[in-house]
Amino acid sequence: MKPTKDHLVEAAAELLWERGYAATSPAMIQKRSRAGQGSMYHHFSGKADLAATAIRHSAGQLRRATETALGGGTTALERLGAFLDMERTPLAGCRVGRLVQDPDVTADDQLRAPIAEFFTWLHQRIADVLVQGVRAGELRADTDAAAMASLVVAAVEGGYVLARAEQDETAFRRATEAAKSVLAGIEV
Amino acid sequence: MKPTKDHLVEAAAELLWERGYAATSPAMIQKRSRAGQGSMYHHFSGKADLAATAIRHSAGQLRRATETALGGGTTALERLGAFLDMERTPLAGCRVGRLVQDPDVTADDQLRAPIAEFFTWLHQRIADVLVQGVRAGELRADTDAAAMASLVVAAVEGGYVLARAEQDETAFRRATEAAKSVLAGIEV
DNA sequence: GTCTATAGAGTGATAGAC
DNA sequence: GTCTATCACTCTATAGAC
Repeated sequence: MKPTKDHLVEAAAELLWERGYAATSPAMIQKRSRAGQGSMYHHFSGKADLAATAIRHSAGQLRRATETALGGGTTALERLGAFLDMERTPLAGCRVGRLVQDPDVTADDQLRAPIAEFFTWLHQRIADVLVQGVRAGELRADTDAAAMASLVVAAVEGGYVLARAEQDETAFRRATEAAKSVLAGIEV
Repeated sequence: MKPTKDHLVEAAAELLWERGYAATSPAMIQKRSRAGQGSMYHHFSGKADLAATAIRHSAGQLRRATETALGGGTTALERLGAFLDMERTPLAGCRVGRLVQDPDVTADDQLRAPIAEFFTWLHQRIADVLVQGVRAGELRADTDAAAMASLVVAAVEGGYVLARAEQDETAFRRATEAAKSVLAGIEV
């Protein structure tokens, strides 16, 4: 049996993913986690504190899943393909990326820092794989790793936006498939 | 002197851009537009009605600006470059794309439809420019216009997400510059 | 560690005067 | 067409009993 604190964090993470920060109330989190008001304010100083913990929780989950995808395969292209093909739910949006639109999140360093860290890490990690691919002679020597890494991450995050706008997963897949084609084009 | 109704729509559009739908209250819109509660409920049936009008207003503005960018230039590459280099405020996010994360927006067809229409139009319009480029012999004949259009739009929308996450415009520019490089790579 | 009661502010909307 | 008053409800948080 998990501690109430964990239930609160998981319920908060789910609701932040679904509704964002401003539109998620402590009462909703309590209801979903079956925790009372007293429990929540015992474990956390308030909404922002619980949300900060939930964001770090979500970012950590996504980072570990990403690391697994990028850590498999033998070639750089296989690893990046695995990242682009990670199991995702495009219509739900990105559990981390979706939070950056919320002005209450970007205004609070406690909430924004773990998100910024995640994307800085992700960009660097993908650029690293590209550099390794160049060194291994798999990718063209004139590959701009930083630029290509930006495009790959933007394809995923932008793909989420398009999928939600059209309410169609296909829009997400088109963007990630296009990114894969472009990557295939820099193969030696 | 503009009618109060227009002030309400413009204030609502600004606030939707800054805060999203759920986190924007009628009171905020009234305050910014200097319109009273009575005025708002005289011109609109409620928050959703005003927001729907404001979303159509923003989508129309962005569509016209995009049409101008895509309509200039002589080659397909110049037009797409102009689109990627349109005057934007990356840290503010996309006035249309940012709304799709809001579950209250995606749940209400009145609110989601103009957003979906905008992105469907944008994707088609960019794919058209690519097809024209192929026909004119400027771009490679094996260009997948639909895939490339998805990547271009995703680069912009994803670029916004990255810029807001890192609170740095550079993240946006890296994504759009990368998209331009990829486009340059399909030139004949 | 969890409960209920309560607080002051804000929510979205309606009523009726002017 | 705009104003103020009011409504029932929800928001985030605190207090104090158990």
